[in-house]
Amino acid sequence: MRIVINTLKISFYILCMCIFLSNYKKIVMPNEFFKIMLNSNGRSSSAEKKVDQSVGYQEVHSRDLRKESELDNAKAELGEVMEENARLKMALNHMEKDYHSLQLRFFDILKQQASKKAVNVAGHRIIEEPEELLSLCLGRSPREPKSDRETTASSNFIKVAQVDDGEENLKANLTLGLGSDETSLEEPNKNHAEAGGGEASSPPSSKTPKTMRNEDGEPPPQVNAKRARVSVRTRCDAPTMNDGCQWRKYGQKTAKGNPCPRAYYRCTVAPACPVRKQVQRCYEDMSILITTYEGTHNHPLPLTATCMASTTSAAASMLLSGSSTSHPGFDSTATPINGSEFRAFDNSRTQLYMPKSAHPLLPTITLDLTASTSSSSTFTSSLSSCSPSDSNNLPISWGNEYLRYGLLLSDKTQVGSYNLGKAFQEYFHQTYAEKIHQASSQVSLTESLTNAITSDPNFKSVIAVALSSMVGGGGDATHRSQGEGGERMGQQLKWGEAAHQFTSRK
DNA sequence: CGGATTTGACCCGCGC
DNA sequence: GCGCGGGTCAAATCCG
Repeated sequence: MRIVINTLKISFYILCMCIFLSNYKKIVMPNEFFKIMLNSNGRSSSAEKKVDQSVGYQEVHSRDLRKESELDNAKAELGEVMEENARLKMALNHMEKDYHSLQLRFFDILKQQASKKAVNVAGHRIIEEPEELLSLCLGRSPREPKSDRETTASSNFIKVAQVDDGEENLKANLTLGLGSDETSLEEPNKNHAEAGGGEASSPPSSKTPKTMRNEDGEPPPQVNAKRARVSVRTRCDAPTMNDGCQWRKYGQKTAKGNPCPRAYYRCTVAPACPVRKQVQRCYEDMSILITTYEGTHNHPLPLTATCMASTTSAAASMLLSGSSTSHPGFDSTATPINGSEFRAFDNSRTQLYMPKSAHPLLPTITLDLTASTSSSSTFTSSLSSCSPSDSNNLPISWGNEYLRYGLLLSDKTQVGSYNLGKAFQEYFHQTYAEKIHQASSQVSLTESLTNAITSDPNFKSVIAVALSSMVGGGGDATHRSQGEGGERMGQQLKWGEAAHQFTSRK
């Protein structure tokens, strides 16, 4: 397990470096070449013409020869650059393949572990847990056979759902989105809207909309089923965060405890898209915007939206796969994570919290993009100030080499047996924490190297931007085929921009 | 004029 | 059972 994770991480960084280098060359070298060409072909300028007329034939001839040799040199240089580009591309492709295979193996192992633990826990939990799982396939939604669903679903509700979703949904088997890809890891009861063919992965909220209720007015089964919500905290002056999607506001409420109104948005990219988001400003720090996403997009997303979707997808997956390893009897709602293990490798830069959930039913994970300074003090204050109700939170520190964002985990148990906090702690202890601990005891070359690289905040931000683009766009074959060259190119340009920013800051 | 936003009313789950 | 609060609806309004 550790080896796989280590290899994954190293591959990640190498991949980043390769992409960075290749894009940098692509962008910089043509410009240099262009300058050289301008210099060598500048004979047409009037000033130079005058000079040419005033010198003898020999001089002109020798100058032409010089320029030709310069041109040859430039051409040769260009050829070299192109060769190197090709080599880097090949290396990149190779890395990408390796990365994907490792990623697959990694998730296989995660799945296996989850299933092992599920076997060991109480029977009722075995039934419950799968519903909460999300896959990490970043938007791909392999659907369960329809028949499986129909056996568990209320027939009335299925009818309604099929009417609501329409044929569009029947066709779409792949989605890009927030990654609440429940079906890939079995969610038999949960979303009956999906039963119609795999779309609209979830009713947008725990409360079933009127249209989703059966004729008796009874909520469909599993209406209270827990789904992950991903909350993103960003510093943003605009009323909403530009996440690349199109949203339509459908409501606004002033929530208790926060005078700032909470706005409700629906995704309008596709008519039947179930994704909703809530946007609210932080009470204490108005510059912080809290955006909470819920649901899975049932349509291809633009590249920019894919970035956010991928990020939130990963977060949600982390949250929900962690839940599968939870232990009964641990109430995470009011109990801070026992941080002793984490403190063993505490570098006091990033902290994990277990706030009470903003939502009574849905586990929520919060990506805190405001903690850019990685300062534990600012992170703590921003959290406590923004969550007045979270008086029970205690910080847990962990190494931030492995985590770009501060992670806030919020979970509310339904019946008391659900224990996400412990699970989350275990999950990260198994994956990241142990590695950090290892690194401190057996400082390997690769660890030192990656730590050295990632300790640069500029580099990290560049990598974060680029990775989110890459993973978001590259993880989905459908999207790739739809996006085609244009988006691919855009991605590369983004890479180039990010890389350029990085180098220019240096 | 059509789409987006606003806003008061309504629904529903939860706690007491 | 009742009140509270979060979430949603839908008519009114705004805006390009």
